[in-house]
Amino acid sequence: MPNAHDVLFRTLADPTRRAIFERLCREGEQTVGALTSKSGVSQPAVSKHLGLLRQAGLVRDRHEGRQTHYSAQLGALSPLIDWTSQMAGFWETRFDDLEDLLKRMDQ
Amino acid sequence: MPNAHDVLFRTLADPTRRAIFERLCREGEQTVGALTSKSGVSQPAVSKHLGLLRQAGLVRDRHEGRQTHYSAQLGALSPLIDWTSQMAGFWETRFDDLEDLLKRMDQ
DNA sequence: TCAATCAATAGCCAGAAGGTTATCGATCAC
DNA sequence: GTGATCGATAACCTTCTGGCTATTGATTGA
Repeated sequence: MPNAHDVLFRTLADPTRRAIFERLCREGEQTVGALTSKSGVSQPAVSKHLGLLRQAGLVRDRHEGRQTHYSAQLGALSPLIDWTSQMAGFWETRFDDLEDLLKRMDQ
Repeated sequence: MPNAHDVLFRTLADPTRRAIFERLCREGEQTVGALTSKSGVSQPAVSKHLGLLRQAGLVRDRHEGRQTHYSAQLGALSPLIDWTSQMAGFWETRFDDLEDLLKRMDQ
């Protein structure tokens, strides 16, 4: 049972997949065809990546006739932001502890 | 030729490896033995993970006699923080563009 | 000196992951 | 209705990855 961080890191770890997500962030909603033409891999590969991005909550799909439009869901990045600031928080806490220790030793 | 984001995401994608890094962030410097005892995998596996974390710049090693102490290098997370805020930035820019468009349409 | 301990490396294996081509269902254009 | 297009799925293959055991090198302690 992978947690939210697992899914996010794993999903964004692949360069091709992350490039697709970045493009959606930069340029907004796009069809599978448009994404495929700039991706360097085949259409099925792109579809598979989009499926994983959707499972991770990183993109939304919208069907319109026979084409599917995908767009980035930026809110899905929150756990990642939380994680990094948490790590930074631990760091600072330990640093503060060290400062305290040094201060006490100084007395 | 993978870029900095690639390396960071890929390195942090594995749960076991990320758990080791988190532990180093939370609790500070630790020996390989200490990390192994709480990791659920074998010592060679831990050493391999530490090697990858070191390659990614996420940890530092310090040799002391026959034991090796590892500690987190939090600065290595910067590219990741930059990336997320960049994505958020694109999002807001596009949102502003949409607002502008709506405003112009309104006139 | 010799046995024990710590961590890294070597070599191997199973499973996951990303890619491909082929195909299918659905929609659109004629 | 028929052929073309769009995107998802199926089936398959290859490579990468993370795990293991065994071993080695270095250091320590008896």
